[in-house]
Amino acid sequence: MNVRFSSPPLSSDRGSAPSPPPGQTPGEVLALISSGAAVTRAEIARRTGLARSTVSLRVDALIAHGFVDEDTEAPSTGGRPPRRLSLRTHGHAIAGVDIGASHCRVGLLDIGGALLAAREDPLNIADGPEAVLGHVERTLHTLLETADGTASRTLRAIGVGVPGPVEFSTGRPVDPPIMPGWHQYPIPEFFEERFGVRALIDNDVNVMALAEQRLAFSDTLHLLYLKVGTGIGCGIVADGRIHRGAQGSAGDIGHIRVGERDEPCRCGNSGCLEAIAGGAALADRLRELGLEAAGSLDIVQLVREGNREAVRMVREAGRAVGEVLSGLVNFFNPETVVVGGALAAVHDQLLAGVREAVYRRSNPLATHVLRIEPSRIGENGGRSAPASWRSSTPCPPHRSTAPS
Amino acid sequence: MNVRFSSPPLSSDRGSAPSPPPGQTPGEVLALISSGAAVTRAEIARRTGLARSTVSLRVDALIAHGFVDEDTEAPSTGGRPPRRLSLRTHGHAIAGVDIGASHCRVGLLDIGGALLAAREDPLNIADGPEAVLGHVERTLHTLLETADGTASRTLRAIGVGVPGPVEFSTGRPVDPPIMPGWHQYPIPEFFEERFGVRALIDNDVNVMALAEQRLAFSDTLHLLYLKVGTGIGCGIVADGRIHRGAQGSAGDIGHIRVGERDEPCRCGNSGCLEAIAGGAALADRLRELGLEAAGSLDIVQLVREGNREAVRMVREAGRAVGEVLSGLVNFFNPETVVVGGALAAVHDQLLAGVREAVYRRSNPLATHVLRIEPSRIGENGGRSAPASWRSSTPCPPHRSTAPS
DNA sequence: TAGACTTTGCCCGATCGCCGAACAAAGCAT
DNA sequence: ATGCTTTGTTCGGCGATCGGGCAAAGTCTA
Repeated sequence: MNVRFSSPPLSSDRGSAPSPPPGQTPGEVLALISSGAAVTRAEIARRTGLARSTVSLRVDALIAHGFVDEDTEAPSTGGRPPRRLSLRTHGHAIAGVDIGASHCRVGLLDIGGALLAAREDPLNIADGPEAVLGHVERTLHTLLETADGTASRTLRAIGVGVPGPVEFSTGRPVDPPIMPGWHQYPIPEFFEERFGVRALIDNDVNVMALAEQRLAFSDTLHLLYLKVGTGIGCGIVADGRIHRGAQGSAGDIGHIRVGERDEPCRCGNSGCLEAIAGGAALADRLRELGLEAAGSLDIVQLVREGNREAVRMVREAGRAVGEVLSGLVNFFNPETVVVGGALAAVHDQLLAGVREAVYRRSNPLATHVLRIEPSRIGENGGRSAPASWRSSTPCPPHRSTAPS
Repeated sequence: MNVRFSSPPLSSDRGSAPSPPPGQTPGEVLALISSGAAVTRAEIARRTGLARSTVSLRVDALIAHGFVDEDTEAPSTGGRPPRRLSLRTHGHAIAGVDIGASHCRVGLLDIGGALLAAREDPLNIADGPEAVLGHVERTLHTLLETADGTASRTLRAIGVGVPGPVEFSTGRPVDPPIMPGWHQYPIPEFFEERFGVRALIDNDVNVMALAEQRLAFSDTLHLLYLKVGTGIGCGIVADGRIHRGAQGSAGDIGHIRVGERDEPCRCGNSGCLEAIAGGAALADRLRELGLEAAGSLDIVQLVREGNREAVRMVREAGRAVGEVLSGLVNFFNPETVVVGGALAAVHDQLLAGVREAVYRRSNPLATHVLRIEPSRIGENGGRSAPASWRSSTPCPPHRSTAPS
């Protein structure tokens, strides 16, 4: 074979991902402004690699559409002083809905993610979609009509988190174990028909994971959100995006086998993480000891009171969670693990056990820079979802020509 | 608050990922032609959603650059007969290098992925990068000079798989446990200086995983490649792309704890999967029973001979692997699990154990459509890497104006 | 205090990739 | 033979971007 070496197509951009190389996606500019990462046109140009002229064009469009305001001038850095840009928080509103097994939180946010108004009600998800969503609809209308704010606001989008697997592309729950009657219910259409805006539905842990990653741990590309409450679940952010897996059931770690104990589980197997460390299981065992504990919140209460049995139990639950997590850390190699859910309210005790198990068993290379931290966003995570979705699902700005 | 509902920005493209919506990336056209998914211009236009004129432009550029040939006419489907396009397999060559702990395979492929020439040599990776890569360089030169083929071929790229973690963006190994002396060694530069073409380096399981996903399981977006040999590792394909994790150590599942046995492991812990089900551990235990077994290949031999102890042991190893895998299936929810590595040569026995454990313990929703299958590509996977990298890292075609 | 320099932002022409319509080519149907 | 269908090409236009030039508005220096 007569071989020639090709002319050098060598270049050093061994890019990590097939993401658009310099120009990035539309919405990128808005994300930079809203996150405060770049607040002047020149700064945006430097960060994105776009030409200054292009940035001006895009920013003008954002201003024309009312998404961005041009503020006063910023201090000069040696030349002409830049004009500062900021997200126009008034004028628009976004609804965030967090539906849990037994509660329902509805929030109204501005497009910066700040909570304008919120309401929480007890609610049984087993009452079915019509009842639950009807309640959400009424609550949302109430919030829209009664919330403070002199400026008129336009509802732009609705984000909903539900406690079960969701086929994200259609927004329909698929065989959700604790949501009887919701299988394949068209939640997006429900809201889109009634409010005329896009509605996005997702699993609650996915929502929380994304919210933590976008709003609190934005330096992190690979993150796990562990929810330790009545049950145990996990949201996965891989390369900055939610990993849902083939059937959308990824992150269902509650029934991974752990340790030697053969605790029977409602799933039919035994030794499941949830049966050993879930809030329901812990409450069961505390009751066997003669203590009053109906659910996760009672456990938190007992731990806060310093009850030794409860503390020991939570700590041991942490170790069980940590043992499973140590495997997942080896497998997935995240940068950050965020622990949330009802039991994270006592994260001193819970995380001690988790860290102990993870650092004992995981690959040192993987744990070297690993952070295991309590949720920074807390209960508002579910409602904050839209603010994080915003940056992943770009708004439709600057497409049409002239707005007004 | 005076609320107006915004005008309907409703549209039904609730896209799953922020991938370029219809037009796809450059290189897409080439991928369609080379995979045989679309072999005429009109077909490409229909598949990609591009305008027919655009397709023509791109195809012309590919032809001009010599990547594609225009064949004879295809039978008419009722109108003007289409002209069939095919990948120009001659003229170009790609090198695939699979470096293992104790062997080294070098292959020469055409850009369609067909093996033109190959050579395998025993080799100790602990001899260090200069010795090993020097050998690869000589082998590759030999192959380039002596291989058959009347047409002259231009070497376009080199792909290398190594048995340890690699920081993919720089192509440097990072703290590889079984590759002493390789830490931070600049492998890409070694090849790029000597052959003048781009060289990509990756972990061997990543390479195998991507090769299986692209070449054998192209209907699958989420895939795990389990390598069961002397050690145990895992390559992760999430959403069609390799997941490397924060430090590039994702997939290191050999030291996940499994079962009740406290087998000590070389990592310092005990009960690790590798210490229970790895080829080295199995060989140790077979020797304790008085059998001759130095490594994985001997185990395969014994199983093939029908040795009951070896069969029992491999099957049990499969169960241990399956127990870990069941957790990973719950967590990651893959569509396909491919089992490769030396022990996969007896996959009848190994997979029986794996499937048994997975189907017993994993979430039925996740296992419902899960496939657990032996490697389809086998030992050539490492060398086939370049063919799969090709479609993920687009070639630089049709940029300049006129080639020749 | 007056220029020189720096930085920012805008304007304008050029380019690039793509689309859509019109058109030519080449077979099939009646 | 005539029309229909399918394929592929040509051509004009559009939208996004780039890059240069230039005005604006500061700071720095003599």
